[in-house]
Amino acid sequence: MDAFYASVELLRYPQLRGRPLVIGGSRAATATAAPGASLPQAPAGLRRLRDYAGRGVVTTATYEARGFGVHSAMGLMRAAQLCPDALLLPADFERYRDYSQRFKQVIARYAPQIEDRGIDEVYVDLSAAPGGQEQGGRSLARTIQAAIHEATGLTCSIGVAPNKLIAKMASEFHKPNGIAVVFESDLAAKIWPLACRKIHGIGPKAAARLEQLGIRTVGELARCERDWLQQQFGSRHGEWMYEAAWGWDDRPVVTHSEPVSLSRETTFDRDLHAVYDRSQLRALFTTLCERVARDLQRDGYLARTIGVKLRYDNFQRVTRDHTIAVPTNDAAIIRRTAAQCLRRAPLERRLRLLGVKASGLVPIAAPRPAPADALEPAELPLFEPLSAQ
DNA sequence: TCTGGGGTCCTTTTCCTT
DNA sequence: TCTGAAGGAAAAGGACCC
Repeated sequence: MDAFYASVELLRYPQLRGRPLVIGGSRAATATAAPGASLPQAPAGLRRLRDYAGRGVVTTATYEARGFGVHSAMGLMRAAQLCPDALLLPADFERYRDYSQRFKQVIARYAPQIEDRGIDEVYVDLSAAPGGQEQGGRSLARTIQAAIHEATGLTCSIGVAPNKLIAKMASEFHKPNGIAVVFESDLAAKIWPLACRKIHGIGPKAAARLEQLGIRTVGELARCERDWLQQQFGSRHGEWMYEAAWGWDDRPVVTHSEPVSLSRETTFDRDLHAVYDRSQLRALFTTLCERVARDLQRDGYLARTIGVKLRYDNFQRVTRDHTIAVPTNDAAIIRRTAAQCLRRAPLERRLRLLGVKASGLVPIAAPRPAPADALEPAELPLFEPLSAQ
């Protein structure tokens, strides 16, 4: 199978190129125009990072801002220290979602087998796409890239390779707006010199552990004995690392998947205490439960398991789950069950985050149209109390 | 100076039943 | 009635990703 990985540069603002720009999380959305900012084409509501006070993290940053050490997931207050003159642009996820849809629709015109990987990324099975084999996939990649730009104005980086693992890595080679084709025979030259962290699935923890063991590059990882890696990282993880280093990956492009869980969580503006801020917490908790219920109803699922997540002021996290006999999407039942979970969690410390989660999702069967004679209006119980169901 | 929100998957621990 | 082993399900936590 030849795979193709496309990631669109959703969060780029050509009119701001050359300026340090930080795009912040939802909490940055109260921006006001910065005094002295000379940005005739800039979106309204821009201000300097130094004028920002509050919680939130950097969603993304331009290369100019990165030059100051600012990067994704960094706290905005920390970013403000490093680069106080950077402009802060509130994130607009509604708009990104709209562009995301358009980007995926364009690809679907050329390749029917698409795996959704979030708001700005997809995998495509090239073997199922007409013309996908020409020039090792480069020609189709070029066509799709141009079509995306025409339809959305966005640039897009594409990696083409024998499998998803390598395609993902290849897509990073010529960012932004690049195309990279990697063949199996390119492994040693193009993949092995990369840092292990570039493998999708090796995060900060695994990378640090590898570094401790003196393994920095994918090539060094490939030279390790499989058994030894399994001893160090466990049989499954070690095996996977070994295979990844050799560019082995037989995962198919998955075009459809059911959600496993659905959750809502919120970080408070200030840390709250279960006793002293009881009424505020209670209201937030109810809202979260109602939002989970609404999400379940909107997406057509019932949940078998309800859980809560707490993050304390010291950033420690705990979760508590409870599985119920009858799956539900009812806000009151979700709240009651989540409250039960909450009672089992330590509540002495102040809280910075509260979340409610529904898992063990069961799709609601599509209602079958009832036969005409079953719809005798006179026999339908009107105003049946909901609790009687 | 602290570190969002929404997910997935995996491992380990705990609990229940036989 | 108690004890221990075994196995499965549920719960809890960790790592990772976008």
